[in-house]
Amino acid sequence: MTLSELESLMRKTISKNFPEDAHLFSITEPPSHIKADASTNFAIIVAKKNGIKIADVYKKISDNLDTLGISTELAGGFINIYFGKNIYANYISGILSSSSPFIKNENTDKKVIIEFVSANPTGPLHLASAISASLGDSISSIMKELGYTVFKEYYVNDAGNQVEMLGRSLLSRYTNTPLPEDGYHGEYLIEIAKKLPDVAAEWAKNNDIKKFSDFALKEILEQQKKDLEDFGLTFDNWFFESELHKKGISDETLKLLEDRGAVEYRDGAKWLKSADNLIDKENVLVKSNGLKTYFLNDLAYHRTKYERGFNWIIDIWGADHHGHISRMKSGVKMLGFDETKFTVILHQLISIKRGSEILKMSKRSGTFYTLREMMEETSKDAIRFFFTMRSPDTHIIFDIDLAKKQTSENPLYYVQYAHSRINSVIENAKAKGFDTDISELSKYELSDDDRIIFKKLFWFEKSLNQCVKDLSPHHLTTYLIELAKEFHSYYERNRVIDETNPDTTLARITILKAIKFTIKKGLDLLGVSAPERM
RNA sequence: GCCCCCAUAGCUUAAUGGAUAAAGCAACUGCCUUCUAAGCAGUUGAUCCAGGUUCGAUUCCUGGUGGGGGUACCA
Repeated sequence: MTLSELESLMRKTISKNFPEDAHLFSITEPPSHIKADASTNFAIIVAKKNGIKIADVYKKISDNLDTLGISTELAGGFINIYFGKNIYANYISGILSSSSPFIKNENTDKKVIIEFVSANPTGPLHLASAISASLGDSISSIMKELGYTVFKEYYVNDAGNQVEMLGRSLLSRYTNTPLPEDGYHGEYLIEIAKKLPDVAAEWAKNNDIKKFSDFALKEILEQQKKDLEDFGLTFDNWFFESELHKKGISDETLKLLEDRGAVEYRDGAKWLKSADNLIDKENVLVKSNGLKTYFLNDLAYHRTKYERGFNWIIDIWGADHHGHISRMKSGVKMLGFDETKFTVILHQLISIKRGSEILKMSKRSGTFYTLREMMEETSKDAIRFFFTMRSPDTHIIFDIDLAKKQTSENPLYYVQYAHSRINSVIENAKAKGFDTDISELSKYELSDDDRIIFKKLFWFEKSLNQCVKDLSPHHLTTYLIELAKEFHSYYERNRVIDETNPDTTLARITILKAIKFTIKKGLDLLGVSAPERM
């Protein structure tokens, strides 16, 4: 029985005496100085609400939970809850025998599309893409773990001026002539120019920019895909902006808005009227020169997300795009969709720290740092762990020197070390003839140390729920560091292998297997490897 | 001007409105003849200011102060 299942069971039991208020019941993890397995503020809330005594509420709950073999005590209004050993034993055997113990039925009809990274296809992926990739992939994995249907999508802006400029820049590199003003200066185009086929001479002669654009796009996208793959991330779909135009979706969307009376004509341009309360100004859909804006195309793209049947639409954007949120929501609403089903996760911008120097990342100042360079200098694991350690609201400072250090100073290795240390103990036990496939706790008396570990394991699911609630994986990362700490501490005090006491040995191996399962599961969800040996 | 994010220990951060605010780094003190010392045990150390809501506020609200970002017929 998982935590959420137990919580539901307790709620159901309590509803016998509190039919009106049972929905207010929830359990929380007690602070570390409280020995209880769980606690609830139910008595405080219900007593206050109904003008009755806390002690009276407690009495009834206590009787209810007693029938489940759960004991309670009243502590200053809070109710501390103590589980019987069977609850933990049941949980442990559950997670060790199921590949997906945390799937919840009520989540399976949630069809989520999450769009992230979506970098311009005009150059290599860099730092901002790395954080987007880390956040998006981990959130997706966690949602899937809880039973959501999740579709990961990358939007490719392969249309517009920038693509033409990319083609012009490549042509310049090919013919070794000065780059156009506002051209792409990166050295990657020199490399791509070297790969151009012989026929490119023909293209150059005819000034066929499109050929160069197409070639550059193909090369860059391939590289981006490869970078992401090495970062442990694959998308379910790459959606090309050019498809919107080919299929007339942008035009159709404009027409739809006009039909709905949402478009205003002024100064030769077409403007989107603002939906009430969502935005205080109007935005251009079609410029006076007849070209569609990025906004219109993006709106058309988001329309497809609704029409493809997703009922939760999540985008991950950098904080520098926050101004775009209100007009997108407004536009979506003007199209007749439910804008509350559209959520944007904003992540703050990043600085990198090398030595004691903090470099602000920006294209303008030329402090580029590509995902590829970053992976070569540190590692996929280090980057993904770092970027999922903090809330997206935090202005992250990525300390390269710290990320590179393979020591205890880096919490990544602290967690991985716990995993491989457990593996080592299990291997040793196996070598000494213990059957490590057996999971057996029945002949074992739980000590205080054991209960601390069990408690931590049991609350794993809550941290996953919190990640989805806040749309941030950092709760999971924090949890893993805490669990690793509990394990290392437990390990020092509790010898596992004891050939004179096989019952204890097998029980402790079972406990270690449960810890290992949880760390592995958590690291998997973060896209970080869990080494068997270090 | 308007909009968004942030402010917690010397530093980087954590804390579904809950109990004695939690980690890592840095500093200091101990622990390897037993399962991995990439480890453990311990010491020092913090909620920007002023109000408000609440049984209870680091958390919510208002107003300050300080930092970052945004505010295109760019994408």
